[in-house]
Amino acid sequence: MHNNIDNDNNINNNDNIRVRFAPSPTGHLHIGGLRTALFNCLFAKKNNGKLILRIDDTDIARSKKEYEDSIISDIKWFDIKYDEFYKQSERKDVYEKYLKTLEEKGYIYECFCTEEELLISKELSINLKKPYIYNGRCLHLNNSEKENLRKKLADAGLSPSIRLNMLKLGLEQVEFEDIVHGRVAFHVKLLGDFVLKTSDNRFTYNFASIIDDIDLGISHIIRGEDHISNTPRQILLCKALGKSSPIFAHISLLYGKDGKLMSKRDFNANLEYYKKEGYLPQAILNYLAITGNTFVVHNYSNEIHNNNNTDFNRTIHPIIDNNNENNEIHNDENLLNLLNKDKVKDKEIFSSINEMAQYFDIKRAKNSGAIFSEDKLKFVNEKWLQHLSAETLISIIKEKFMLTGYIYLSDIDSNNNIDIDVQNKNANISDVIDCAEKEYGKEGLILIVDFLKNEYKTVKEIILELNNVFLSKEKYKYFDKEITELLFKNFEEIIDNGSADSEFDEIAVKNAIQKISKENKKNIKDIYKNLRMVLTGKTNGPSILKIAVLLGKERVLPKLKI
RNA sequence: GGCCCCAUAGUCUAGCGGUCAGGACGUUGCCCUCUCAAGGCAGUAACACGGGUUCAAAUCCCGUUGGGGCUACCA
Repeated sequence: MHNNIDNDNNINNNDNIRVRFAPSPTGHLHIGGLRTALFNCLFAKKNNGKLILRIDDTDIARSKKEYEDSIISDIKWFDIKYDEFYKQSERKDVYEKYLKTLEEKGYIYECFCTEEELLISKELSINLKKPYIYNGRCLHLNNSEKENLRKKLADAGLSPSIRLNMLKLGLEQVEFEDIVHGRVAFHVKLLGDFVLKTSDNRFTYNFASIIDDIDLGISHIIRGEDHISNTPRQILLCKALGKSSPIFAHISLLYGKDGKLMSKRDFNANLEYYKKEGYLPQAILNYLAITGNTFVVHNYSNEIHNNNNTDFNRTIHPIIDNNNENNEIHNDENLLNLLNKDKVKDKEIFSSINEMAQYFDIKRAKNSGAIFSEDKLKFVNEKWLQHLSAETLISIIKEKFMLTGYIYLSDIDSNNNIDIDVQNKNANISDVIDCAEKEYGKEGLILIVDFLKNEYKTVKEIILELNNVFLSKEKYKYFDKEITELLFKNFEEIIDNGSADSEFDEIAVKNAIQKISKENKKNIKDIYKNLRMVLTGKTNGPSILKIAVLLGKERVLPKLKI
């Protein structure tokens, strides 16, 4: 990766950091768009800047309010906060103003070409295997020709479109320093005079976008790599207006398993899918942040991270200049820095979005595309479930998932491998949570969720288990009548004993099982297996001892009674 | 076709001229265990190819191949 530019000064010393996320409401927010929003958000947080949300809705035909609302609600679902909000459809005056400036400077001209004419010349270029570039015909029209053509267009209810006169800028090449790609250059003559304002009086993306960026004081444009080829046009516009252009960072794109770009119609790209599967918003963001990107934590930094896992110890050998004997280290601090700087850690799992922002470095974004991996997402989600407290998890479920109204239970049938009779097949998440809270109380629910979150990888799995095991009144089949009867009898005894030291806890249940095994010459594994079968209807799952205790004697006994 | 971007294991990546090519996901085996996970341990697998430059190249340069993006009066 060659980030051969030094933007450090720009990034760190400029306290006017302003970035923007500018989706067009022509579809729902997809996973790639979310990643762009995230990178902007992290960059803003890291540099104490502002994040602006701008709805790029200049294309009236394709833009829909429905999509705009959906994008905004998704951004909120992910807790990405923005400081300012704009819609391009409400900023026509601004574009008009800048267009006028351009006109005064003589950088624009009217184009009377019709769509058909343009199409013909384009087809011609393709047939000749030459690049299509607008021929600039209308630049050389005289006044009477213009008036004739103007009338013709007016008859069709159109006005001339406005193009930027590239040659007038007198440049051969446009080049820019991209934070992630380094120097990128384009030939101006290959760009062609592009349209700023259409014949039906709309402003084009390439114009409106950069005008807004200038007008809103955007310092850094962080967007997808697919915009690289728009960049020279936008820079040219900046030059024509005599403004300096923002700093660009074109981040790599996300691809599906097939190597194809994650597109809006792709179900893999659809955020609904991940919500429905029960991935936490923070985990999705965490995953998105580490793919096609690396977080480096210097060893001497404070480790906020939770102690146990993620011991990514990686030692880079210090590069010591042996040739230079005089390369003295003058004080202890320098020595410490030299030694420590070479010890870095790749950090993957974060405990908060703010922590992610703390270590975020746009310069480390990779310049090549990445294939989306649901396996890794699941892994990240699992880690998040593990380190989130049960209370927090429950509140996230209530806040984020209950509203979605997903019905998981009806999925069971199609998932086949579980064949149990669930009480309420149409229950949705809020039904399950409400029901569980009623049944076990707040504290009881916390205990159960605390248990489940360490056993399962997604919210969906947790909800399913909560419903199928902890809420089901179903009496599941036993496979051994005798064992079942013994279990009933012995469990009943624990309870009836009534003394303080024989509560229905893990030890008591375990002892009871051991006793049954000893006294009745039963295989201990069979007893466990039978208990599991009776209580959950399944042959595998988390510790049945814990499940039994969490269920409580009053729910276990009826299930054991034949 | 043209322009631009990119190339380390199945996937995400570290690497900035001298490394046993490091880590993570996945996968395989073992341990743990009431089963499934989790966890612990171990294994698996990569510098696209060809030329240079250099004492020395994954790393720098050129070419080839491959992948991707853009190529609109869409954004």
